[in-house]
Amino acid sequence: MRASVTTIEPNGHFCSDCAVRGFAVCASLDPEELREFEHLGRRVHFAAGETVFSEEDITTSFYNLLEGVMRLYKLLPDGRRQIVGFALPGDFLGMNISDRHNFSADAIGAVTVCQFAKAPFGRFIEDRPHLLRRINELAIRELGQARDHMVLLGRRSADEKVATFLLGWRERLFSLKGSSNTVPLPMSRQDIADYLGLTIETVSRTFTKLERHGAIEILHGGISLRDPARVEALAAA
Amino acid sequence: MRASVTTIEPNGHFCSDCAVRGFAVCASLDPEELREFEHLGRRVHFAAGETVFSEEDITTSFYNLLEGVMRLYKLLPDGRRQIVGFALPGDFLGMNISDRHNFSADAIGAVTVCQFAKAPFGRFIEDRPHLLRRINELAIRELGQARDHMVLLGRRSADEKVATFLLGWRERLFSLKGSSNTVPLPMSRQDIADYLGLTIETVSRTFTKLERHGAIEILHGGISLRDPARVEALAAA
DNA sequence: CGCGCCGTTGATTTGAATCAAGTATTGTGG
DNA sequence: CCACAATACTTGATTCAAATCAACGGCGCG
Repeated sequence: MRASVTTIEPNGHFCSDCAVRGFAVCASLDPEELREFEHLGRRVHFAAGETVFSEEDITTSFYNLLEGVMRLYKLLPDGRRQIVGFALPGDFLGMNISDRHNFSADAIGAVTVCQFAKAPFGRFIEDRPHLLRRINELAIRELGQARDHMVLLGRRSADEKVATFLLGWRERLFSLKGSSNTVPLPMSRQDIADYLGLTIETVSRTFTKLERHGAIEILHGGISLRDPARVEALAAA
Repeated sequence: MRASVTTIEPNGHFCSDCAVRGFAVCASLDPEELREFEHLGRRVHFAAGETVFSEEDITTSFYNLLEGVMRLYKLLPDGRRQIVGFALPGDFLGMNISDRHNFSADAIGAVTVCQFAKAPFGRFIEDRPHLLRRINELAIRELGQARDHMVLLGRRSADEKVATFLLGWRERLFSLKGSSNTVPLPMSRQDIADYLGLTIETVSRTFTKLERHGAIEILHGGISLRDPARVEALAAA
């Protein structure tokens, strides 16, 4: 779905109040820099299902996710899809070397991003090595996650994939919202399947199996971890 | 295999003569900086099969690969292995956020690296943003490759995996040694299997099948692309 | 020369995909 | 607010691609 009714707020917001101030790229900026930085970004809203940018697009902007969840994915010519990650608030999107995005990004549910035009953002970084270092840090962290995910895709069974996903997703939400055995899953079964390199049927069956074994409870829009130790045992393997 | 008979050369080498000078991290340094940089790195040799660093090791050094090929991999507790990449001359290894390497690295065949102690290297970067930018660039490039590989692992068939691997490997060698339809494969079938998320038998069968169809010829230590168009068609899917 | 590793090939099994319904949930227009 | 269409999810039957199990040939090395 292409962006249609996106809303661009007038600049009536302040970075200092921003929900992701503490852990996004901008965490590396001091209060003075932040005031300058404020003029670079614009808050933009996307509705559920809208595409924020596409794989083949020329990169004109970078994005700092403020609210909501996004799916990041690549498509093969015949339509097969691999989701390469889910983005959560604080994630920084759009860095690349080829001047083109190398994946597409859709809003899952309503999303708010802080959008930066590429050129001014580049200029702002130019003489602020600490911001560059922060960006580098985020890139290296992502690279580590990407490698972990390769292990999952290449060498784990369906059961292990699903168990690992549930625990990993809970862990990510934990650092945003605190610990809970109730794990919201805003993405569809198809999204989960395309993330784990499985089919929707296999994901569904695996969820059901986990529930039958008392490891989880399937809720609307999520799951509850009934027996975390059991799920961990499955994921470790 | 652990490093045993590694050789450390006395500092009788010059960065300006270095084979990877033009495209490694150090490409971003001017001649004066290079002279200072020279004192930071030491050339170290590893024999075939030796481990340069391991997943669980504390990071004490960064490595610039000068000669040879390395396999980078992660292991699951039960021994399943996923090769997350092959390193070629010019590749920069060891960057991480957790102070631990998040993968292991073995020499495939004889290898020469330029080894940098972490602390002095960090200090050297400190006031040289262009070097940091270069490192960032390499990290982002790798991230793109990692995402491509996720698509391969999660969504491609065995035939597509092998065909894509052969073309990709040829492409990488091309930028080092120029174009050729003869593609050396210094890694074992097991390595290829662990890179592609397949078994050794499936890799072997797929090679044989490609040969029977006249797409490739299997040589000792490599293959020859007889019908590149056909291999490309398989890889595209 | 013979042992061991690497790669190939064949037979069989199996985990996940595919094919095929059916049920629940959400959204829409009357 | 309800009827109905569309979408999301589940479940079952069957197929199939790749894994596993098994054996053998070739090459390299002590």
